[in-house]
Amino acid sequence: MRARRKAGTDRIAELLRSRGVTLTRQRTEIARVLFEQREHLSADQILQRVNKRHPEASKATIYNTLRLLVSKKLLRELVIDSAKSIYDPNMAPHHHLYDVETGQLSDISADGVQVIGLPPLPAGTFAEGVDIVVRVRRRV
Amino acid sequence: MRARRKAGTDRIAELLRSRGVTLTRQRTEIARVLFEQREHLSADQILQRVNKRHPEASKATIYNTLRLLVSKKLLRELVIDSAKSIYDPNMAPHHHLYDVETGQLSDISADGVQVIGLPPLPAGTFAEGVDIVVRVRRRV
DNA sequence: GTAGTTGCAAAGTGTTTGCAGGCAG
DNA sequence: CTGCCTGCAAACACTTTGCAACTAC
Repeated sequence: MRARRKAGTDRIAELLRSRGVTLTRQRTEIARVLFEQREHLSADQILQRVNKRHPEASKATIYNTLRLLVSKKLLRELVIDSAKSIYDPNMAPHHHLYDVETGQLSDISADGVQVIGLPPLPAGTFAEGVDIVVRVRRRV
Repeated sequence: MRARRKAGTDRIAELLRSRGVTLTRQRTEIARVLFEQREHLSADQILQRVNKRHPEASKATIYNTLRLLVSKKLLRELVIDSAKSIYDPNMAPHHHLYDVETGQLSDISADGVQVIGLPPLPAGTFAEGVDIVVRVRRRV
């Protein structure tokens, strides 16, 4: 078991260490859940997955760790549904496709995507980013 | 007082009635707060303003009414900050400029704004809308 | 050894709901 | 008169926090 997971764990451990994140068993598990499948997950889904076999981390630790990883620019927090935040392990510039019926969220690569016609920004400000969400619905 | 407000109130009353919203004092007040200044307001800000002079509406009524007006397409609910929803009385197609430091939100007209390079949508779906949020920060 | 991390439970937000009484049409 | 609306308080869902015990380094 230890050996089976070693390669992936090392990659993740190194990622965390490289951003100055103190390694703990809990943080490694949380990061593994996010970075191995690179899905969009809510805090609750992360909690479920981390504790799938054995209890590994508490709710408080999940939230603390997510906040930490966001501040270390290892995750993005997406605010799309008013009920809960979604955490996105994809830090490459990209946009989102949001199915308003199912809540399903998928990435749109930012390659080749361009927004034209935006007015100039207010003086003294700069754009930290441009988020595009395409809301889709099944055709009726 | 009644006369002073008549013109504006009538316009708002008519707007509500035209969408099949049963008129009540509370709903008229809430709509006035939103449609007279056309600001982006949170539920709590709306509650404060509606009850500025006298108690006019309860928290439950604020939320019930906002939900109703959104369903009648008189308002848009914006989910930008994870803490709370913002209600936008501007139903014309438009985008937003979000100051991540102050939370200040302003409109960007959709006139002339175009997104190019988006991949085709999944089969059987259609875009209900494209939301663009430009996150800005004061230059350091 | 010590600073930083974890878990628990409690507290804190924003939002929704059940129900009795009230009001619009 | 009747069905819809309102207010209250309780319930809810998500997130944060205080603090004692624990662990990484």
